[in-house]
Amino acid sequence: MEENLVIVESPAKAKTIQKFLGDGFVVTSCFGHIRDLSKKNNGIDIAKNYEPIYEVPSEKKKLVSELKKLAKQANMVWLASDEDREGEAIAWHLYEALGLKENNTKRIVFHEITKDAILNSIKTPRSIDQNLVNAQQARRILDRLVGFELSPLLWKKIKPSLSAGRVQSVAVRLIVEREREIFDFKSTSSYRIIASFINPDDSKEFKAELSKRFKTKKEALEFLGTCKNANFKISDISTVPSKRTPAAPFTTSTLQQEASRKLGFSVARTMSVAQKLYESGKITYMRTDSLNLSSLAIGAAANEIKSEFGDEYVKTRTFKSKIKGAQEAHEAIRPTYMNSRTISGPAAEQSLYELIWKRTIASQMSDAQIEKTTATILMSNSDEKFLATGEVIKFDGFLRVYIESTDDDKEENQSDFLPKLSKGKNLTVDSIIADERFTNNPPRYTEASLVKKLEELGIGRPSTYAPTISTIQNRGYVVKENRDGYERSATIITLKNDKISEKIKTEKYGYEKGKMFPSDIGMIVNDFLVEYFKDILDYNFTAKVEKEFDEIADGNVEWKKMIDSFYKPFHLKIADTEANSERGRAERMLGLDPKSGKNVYAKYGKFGPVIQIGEKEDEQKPQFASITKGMHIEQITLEDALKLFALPRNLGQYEDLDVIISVGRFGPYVRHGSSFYSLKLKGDELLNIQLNEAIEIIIEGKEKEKKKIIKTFNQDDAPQILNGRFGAYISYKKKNYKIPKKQTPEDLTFEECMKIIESSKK
DNA sequence: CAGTGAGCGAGCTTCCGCTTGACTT
Repeated sequence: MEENLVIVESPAKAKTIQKFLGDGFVVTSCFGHIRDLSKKNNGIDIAKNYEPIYEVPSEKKKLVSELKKLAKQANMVWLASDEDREGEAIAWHLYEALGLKENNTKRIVFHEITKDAILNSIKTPRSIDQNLVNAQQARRILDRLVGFELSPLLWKKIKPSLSAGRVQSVAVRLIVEREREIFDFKSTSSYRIIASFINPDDSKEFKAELSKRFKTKKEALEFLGTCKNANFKISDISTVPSKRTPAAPFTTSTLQQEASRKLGFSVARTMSVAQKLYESGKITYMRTDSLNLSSLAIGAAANEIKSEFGDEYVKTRTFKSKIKGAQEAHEAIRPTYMNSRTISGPAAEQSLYELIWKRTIASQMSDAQIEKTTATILMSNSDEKFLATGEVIKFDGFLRVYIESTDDDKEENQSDFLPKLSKGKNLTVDSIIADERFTNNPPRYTEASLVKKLEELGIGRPSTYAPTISTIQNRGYVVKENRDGYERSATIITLKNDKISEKIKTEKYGYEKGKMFPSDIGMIVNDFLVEYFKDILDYNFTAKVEKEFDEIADGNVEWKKMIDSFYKPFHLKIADTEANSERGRAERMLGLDPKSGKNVYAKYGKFGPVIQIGEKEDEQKPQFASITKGMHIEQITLEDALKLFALPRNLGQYEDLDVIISVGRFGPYVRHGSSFYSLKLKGDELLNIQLNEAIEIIIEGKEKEKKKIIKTFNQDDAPQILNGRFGAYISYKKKNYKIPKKQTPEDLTFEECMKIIESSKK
């Protein structure tokens, strides 16, 4: 008979804690929630005052019965789930589902997995906090009601299988609204003036920027004319010390952002690599919103910094979360052992680990001391002034280890090196350049910057950021895409050797990599929801209900009352919208078809976005053409729409077969004889593709096909061994079969293949 | 699966937040 059973949420945690507690304790894990609302009747008996109907999901049944058995054998059960709303609910569900009794159950909590913290928690047990559990039940039920009443409404009003929810719908809204901002954005340009001066003391060149910009070329030209006859003089030099402080250690959200910026990881990739590091004991838990480090960890970091960089680089700090609704049940994400600067293992794990190590260590290092110098340069014949700025790092501090990146690709600033300047000196001009600078549209979200925004709004939790990003892409509301840039021409005017010259340069802009674009269906669903459910789509909806959940947790509000006051008006609105709203759709009249004189529409058809020429009622049926990827109902022009009817288009011949471009169910493709190759082209790229480009794709496609085949057999109807997305597999009569791990695909015989096929049919 | 757009209807879809494997073509 074991004396003590401790249940935590994660198996990796259980392993560590087992070591701390030793004999007399069995530490096991429940793998998160063990019960959830039933799917039947939304899992809530509304007539019985919102009584939740909980059940153990089938995949958790075995686990729960094992836990039951263990609990029976123990004298005391210690419920050690996380100390936050969800953790408290997990403890309560365990209590209920395992049939535990008050006299042999204790609830314990700790914020860090250290021996002291665990032993201390065992000394100070408490009972389950029912108010906190109720706050979780309110959260769960509100989400279920919102999700399971809004989604079916979308199935009726827009199309089946769509979804809506408190978190995902707001995420989509952010992306849709940003896209419209960008569509409406009008770039303006102005002229920036940069002078290169020669310092008389040492003949060194340095740059200074005029403190204002000119709106027009005419003004810029006039100013350069003035400069021709001007004398320039340093009127003032000021030097101010400043400092930079390190960023706080990683939370889930900031780890996702930095891994995206520095390593190019998607948020899902970051989480799965971090999971591996966690499971192998190299980092602490990776789903956290806490900035705290255990005192043990801070001490270890200080030691590491001392030995690596010296005493003057140590400055330990504690950080306080500014995020609304942060629950801080864990530590920040940090290396388990501060003195392991690198680890062995796959490259992705190594680089993510190193990022975590640097960030954690830097957070306990000294500020960087910087000296900023600004020189003001006046003109003899104008009131305008130039400013030259320079920065010198006096002490590098944490910069030695880690610099946080930012999302916005800011203009390269001019503040770098300045020679030793003296006040009152006259300067010689080498050249003065006026270059036309354009304002840029607001940036589209990346996966990681969307997570950042959601976190700022208090929407979603560390465990759901990555799944939410996946959901909105899986539903087709949003696509992650790259876009080639566009070209524009900018004017550059140069004054050199008393001569003013002008040239035009073309520059690229608007290049996008891995950005979130809304789809037409994303826009339609969003517009429908915003029109009829403004309060739920409001960016502050979550913050508002979180306040109410806090009231429940504090015991000031009864949870069923809170749910009732939300649900009554919400459900009325659902019923009213179902009865009285128009179908959600997007339809635009683009103009007239010059050939037939009929109306041209862009709309969302049964199979996706289409262009329609003519009316449904016409004697001659309307013509349809699918809108290609990268074009929107909202934005497509009449000209581009009409081009779509040029498909399928025969580009010519290659190896005596026609090369035909068209768009099918799976997007644009090029057909060569009876072979199809999909094209990754968007919008007008597809409409303007040339024969030679298409041939390249055909050749590439044929190469890939060749590589795909690992082995074939010389018989009719024989299975083939092919290379697929997940490795080798057997293809036989249009069905696929998995090859057991112990067998080498290249060596399989015909008989062995048939055996695998037979055995998998059972 | 690559030329789909008649209309009907059965049965299905869906949320957020905790956790890991099992599994995919």
